[in-house]
Amino acid sequence: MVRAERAKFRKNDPAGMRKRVIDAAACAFQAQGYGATSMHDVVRAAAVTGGALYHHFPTKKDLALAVVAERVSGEIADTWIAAVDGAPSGAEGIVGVFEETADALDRQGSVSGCPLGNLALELSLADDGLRRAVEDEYRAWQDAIAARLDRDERAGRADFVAGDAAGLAGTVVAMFTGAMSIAKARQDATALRACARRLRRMMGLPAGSGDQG
Amino acid sequence: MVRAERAKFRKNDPAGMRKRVIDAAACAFQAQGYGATSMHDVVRAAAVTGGALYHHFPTKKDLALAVVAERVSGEIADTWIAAVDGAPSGAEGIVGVFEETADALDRQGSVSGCPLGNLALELSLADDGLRRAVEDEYRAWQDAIAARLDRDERAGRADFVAGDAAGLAGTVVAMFTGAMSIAKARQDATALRACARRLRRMMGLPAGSGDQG
Amino acid sequence: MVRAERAKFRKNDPAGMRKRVIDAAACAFQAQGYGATSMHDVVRAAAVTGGALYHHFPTKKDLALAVVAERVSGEIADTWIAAVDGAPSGAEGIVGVFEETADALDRQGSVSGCPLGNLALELSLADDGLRRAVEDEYRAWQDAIAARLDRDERAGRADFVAGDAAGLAGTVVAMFTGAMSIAKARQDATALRACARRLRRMMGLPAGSGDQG
Amino acid sequence: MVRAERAKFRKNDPAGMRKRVIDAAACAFQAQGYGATSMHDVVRAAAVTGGALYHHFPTKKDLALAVVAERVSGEIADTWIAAVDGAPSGAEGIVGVFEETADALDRQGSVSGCPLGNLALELSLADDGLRRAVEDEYRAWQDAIAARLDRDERAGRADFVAGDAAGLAGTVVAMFTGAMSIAKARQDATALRACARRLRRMMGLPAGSGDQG
DNA sequence: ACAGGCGGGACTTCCCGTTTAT
DNA sequence: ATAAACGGGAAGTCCCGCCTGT
Repeated sequence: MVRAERAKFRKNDPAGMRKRVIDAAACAFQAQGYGATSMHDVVRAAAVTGGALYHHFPTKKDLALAVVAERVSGEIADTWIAAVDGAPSGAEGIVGVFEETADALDRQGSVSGCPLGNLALELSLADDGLRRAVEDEYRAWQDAIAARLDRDERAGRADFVAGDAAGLAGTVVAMFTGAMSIAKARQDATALRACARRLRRMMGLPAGSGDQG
Repeated sequence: MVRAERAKFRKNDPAGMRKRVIDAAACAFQAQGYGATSMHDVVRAAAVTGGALYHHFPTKKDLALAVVAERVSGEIADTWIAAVDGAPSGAEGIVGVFEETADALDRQGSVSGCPLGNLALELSLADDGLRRAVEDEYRAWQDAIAARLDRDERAGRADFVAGDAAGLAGTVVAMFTGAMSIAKARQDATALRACARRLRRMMGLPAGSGDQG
Repeated sequence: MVRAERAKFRKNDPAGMRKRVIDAAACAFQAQGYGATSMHDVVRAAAVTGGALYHHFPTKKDLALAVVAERVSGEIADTWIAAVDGAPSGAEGIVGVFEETADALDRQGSVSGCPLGNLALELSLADDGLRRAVEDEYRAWQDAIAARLDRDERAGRADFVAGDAAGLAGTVVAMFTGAMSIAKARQDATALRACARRLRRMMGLPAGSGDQG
Repeated sequence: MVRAERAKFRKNDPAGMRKRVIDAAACAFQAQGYGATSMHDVVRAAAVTGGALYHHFPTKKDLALAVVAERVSGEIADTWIAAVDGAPSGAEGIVGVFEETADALDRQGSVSGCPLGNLALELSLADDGLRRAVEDEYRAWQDAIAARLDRDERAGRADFVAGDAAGLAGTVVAMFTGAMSIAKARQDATALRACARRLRRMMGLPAGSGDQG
């Protein structure tokens, strides 16, 4: 039997295994979509066995929930919330993310879209629990932006908010989500740059380096 | 033989059959997504046989291409291009679509998203030919809006365009796509209304009826 | 409609069409096997339409019968019966076919087998009518060889026949069929050459040019 | 759910399951041919489920490879190699197999052909890996016969070999393969008996009991 | 904790035969 | 006679969830 030999290399490392699986799944969902990713794909990519995967995530839905809550959430925090909070102003932070994302897309050649946006459409249909998980991420994202804009406005540095920080934050999130979707379909970053240009104008920032006039 | 009896009532109506199939497929793609819709689902919904479906659309990809080119294209033309061209100004047309869409969503209770946006993310991954078809629709959509905005600007009635009709049109398309995605995830139309409010302000229109202050 | 234009190029040439179809079918059966060849393959290879094919050969079986009776039959006549009858002696004719076939296989690189043998195994299972058609070809093939051997023996030039011309002819046919099958599996002609060597010895012919000792 | 109830009686017996599948597949391939046997046929005949079959043999080709390597190989070993090695002389062993096979065919009425020969023609076309597997079986078969003939010749009891044990063995294999093919097409064993008669004469054995003069 | 055999089903593809329509 | 639409079905593949065994 080969089993006995293989069993020797078994490690009891639940946390590491869980992370490996979630990383592999997040990557596959991003690259191929949720529906097009099979559990077997995850098994291969994470180098785990079917039994082990089943132990941690009994169903595909459980895996998706973990990916949304543990990975996508973190990516939004790193990319958006940190950037917006760390920038001199909310406006500069917002425009900065658009422009840096556009630069990154140009550098890496291919566009695979916004992690949350990619899953949003597919998961919203699949199951109400998944839909709710996606909804929570959108809310947290929007709330973080709105909070910063509100602070800026109260400090007298963001008249353009006009008392509607939540609405402006929602608009920014919608623009980013949509622009990433278009960027993925067109495989270029022009939609993101167009949004950045209009946001600069809308929020009273000077024109960016790459923009004309 | 059962065949002979049923076959008696057969009529050759390729155009009608093609339309039935495309309608059923467009509806199913919208409701469940492309990947989650099986060919058998289409067979049932369109009340055709597998053989007939295969005759007209040998692969699922062929069917998706037809849906994008013949149905989604038309929906965008009806919803957006007609509205924007028919409105007193491009700005009013744009905001009008956002608001009317939001009203429609509130009325019907459930949100199934933007037909093009729903397919965009899934089809972009599936195949390059499909991605290109989606890209073409986005381009046509954006071009129609940009053309109207450009006309308005030349006529001196749209200073806010600031010489960047294409960029503004792209931003509008991104906002709509993203807002519909969020609306689907949250199952409400607040994202659309927020976008409408910000667009009114951005394009110098008076505040809408449903808005505060 | 495109139909009207295409209809112009229609030719009424039943005989030519029938031949084109049989040629294409024989070729496809030889290359891929009977079961693995679809009617659509024949349609494409013969450049006819489905309707036209159905008109001449209502079922696949009808097509197979025509291929066996009109094409395979002719190939055996050309290759074997003509060679055996035209040679100075039956023995030389028989060995000649083995050696020439082996040379031909070496020249063309790939071995696609004996036309009749290829079909024999598949068609014998498919249908009794087809089996009978194959049987008739085998009988005609064997009878032609037996007749020649019998003539040689009566003329005192073929003692090795020993009054069993039919049995020897059957053995020769079996050897050729089997050697071609092995040649196809091994993609080389050594089995044919081995048979030729043993037949030379068995029928009292001098060793061939390519043989040692 | 019905699943839970049925699953209770499950036993993990991979080896037994594998054997059941291979047996059923070998039988079906023999009776109907490789191409005409569907995976569903195997599922039914082996009384396994589609999932279990897929687990052990992901593709039909994998199943065919296993059948050739594990079953056909064994049948040849039992029928030929054991008989030839166990007989007083190689010549008697060879003729014995032909005659016993002919008797067996007469007894059972229908002829389904040589297991290897049946698969050889079909599998050689389907895939190069399969062709190679068939080739290996032919080689092993021929080598076993050649080894015995060579031993006999060295012992001075087989002058007819004339230093060409491999060639004679190849001829015997070709004769058997071809004779079985013809037997299948004609549904009688005369071709096998004819070969046996000629082999007796060729290898210096006395005429068999059923032969005239 | 982990390994993987297994159950049952449904996926897309595509075949072959036939009828309708020209 | 020819072309195309259509009917019904089954092909091979492979998925997801479970459950036994280490």
